[in-house]
Amino acid sequence: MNKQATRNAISAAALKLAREQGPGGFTVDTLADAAGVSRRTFFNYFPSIEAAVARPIEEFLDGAFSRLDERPADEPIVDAVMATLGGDMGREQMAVLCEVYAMTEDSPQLERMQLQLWNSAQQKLEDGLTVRLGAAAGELLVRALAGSLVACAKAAMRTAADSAAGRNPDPLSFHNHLLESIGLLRSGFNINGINHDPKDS
Amino acid sequence: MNKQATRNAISAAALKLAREQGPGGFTVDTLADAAGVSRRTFFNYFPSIEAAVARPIEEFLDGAFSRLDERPADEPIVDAVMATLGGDMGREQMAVLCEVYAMTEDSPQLERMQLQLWNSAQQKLEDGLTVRLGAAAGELLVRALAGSLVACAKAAMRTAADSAAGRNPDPLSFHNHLLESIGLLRSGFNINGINHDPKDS
DNA sequence: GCCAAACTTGCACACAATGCAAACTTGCCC
DNA sequence: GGGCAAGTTTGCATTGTGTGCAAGTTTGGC
Repeated sequence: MNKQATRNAISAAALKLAREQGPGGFTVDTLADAAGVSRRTFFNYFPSIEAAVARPIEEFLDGAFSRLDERPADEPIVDAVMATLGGDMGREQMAVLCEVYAMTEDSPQLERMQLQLWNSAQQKLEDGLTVRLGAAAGELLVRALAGSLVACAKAAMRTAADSAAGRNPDPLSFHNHLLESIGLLRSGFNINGINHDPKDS
Repeated sequence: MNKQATRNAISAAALKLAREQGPGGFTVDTLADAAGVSRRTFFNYFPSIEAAVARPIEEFLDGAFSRLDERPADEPIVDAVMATLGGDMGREQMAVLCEVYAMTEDSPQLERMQLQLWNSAQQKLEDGLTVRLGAAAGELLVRALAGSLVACAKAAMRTAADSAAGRNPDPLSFHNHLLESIGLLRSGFNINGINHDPKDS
């Protein structure tokens, strides 16, 4: 069996079981069985059940953020992020992403796993930003900006997942939310405008 | 033994061992021994070694973000966050926070644990923001803003930890970095100013 | 058909985590 | 100061995780 095929078989089985029994509702043995491999082989591919379940997220983030290098160097960062993250994505993929994202509620393990994935995406973004911004930008700026951008993406994803709760994987929802949240970030969240003491005006 | 005292004994022992052998460099049995309790008792207090090691972070974040409720309702959010997060903190505590934060390098487990702690801090912040901003603010805004603020705090912490690497727990470093990164956030990171095509100017 | 490389498997082992019921400790009331 | 009740600790048993290792099995090229 091809290595890639095995990997797919495992993560597919993991997703299936997670749907049926909830993430964390089954053991590695069960999963290995369902995927048609031995327990040992499972561990050759994934270090934990959660890693297998979260693979769609990992692939999405990996794909998106490594496409960042291919963007023109003089493109404003925000546009580059929009282009890579918000790029073409099938209804299918979007649905899975939202689904897995939503499973976080039921499994702290899965939640941590996803947090880690987003975190390593942020690190990739920091690398990209460092290159783009050059010496002009301090470490602090790079980190805060990367973190904020990722936070916007997460917010967009979460909100998209919420609206898709009643089974409606709207593929554009994420894209629009992403656009909106990054717009907010761009304007400093109108921080100076909102929540001022009423007597100000 | 008082419950609180046991808790402290355990997390103190955990910190000590983590310093000596690295996080993840020892087993629960060792830790339980060092803390003077049984293995079973350890698990009555913490679900994992990492949770015990990361307790200082947890306490810091819990403390900071629950103080958020006590801030005047008409205070601008950013100021409130600065006041709660950047508030009084001893050299001692700062040093420990940086130390634990830095240990993430050596232990994915510990890294995930801390990510989760920051994440639940973000959720507290979201609740606070929802109250403060009222219906005027959509979910997306609240999430993106909370995420960005937390990202700034993390960036400040990380940068403070970096400068403290050569043993220099500078207590103000974090506060200043926090101030700076939130200033950046406020101005939308000058996104429209930096990294434009050179020919623009 | 054979060989080497790639891949899978079983086994053994150390450790994590939790339920349960039996101990032990503490403070307090009479 | 005996004894009760609540709070706390412990041992034991059990199930599951994750990894090294060495022996299998498959695959493709020659």
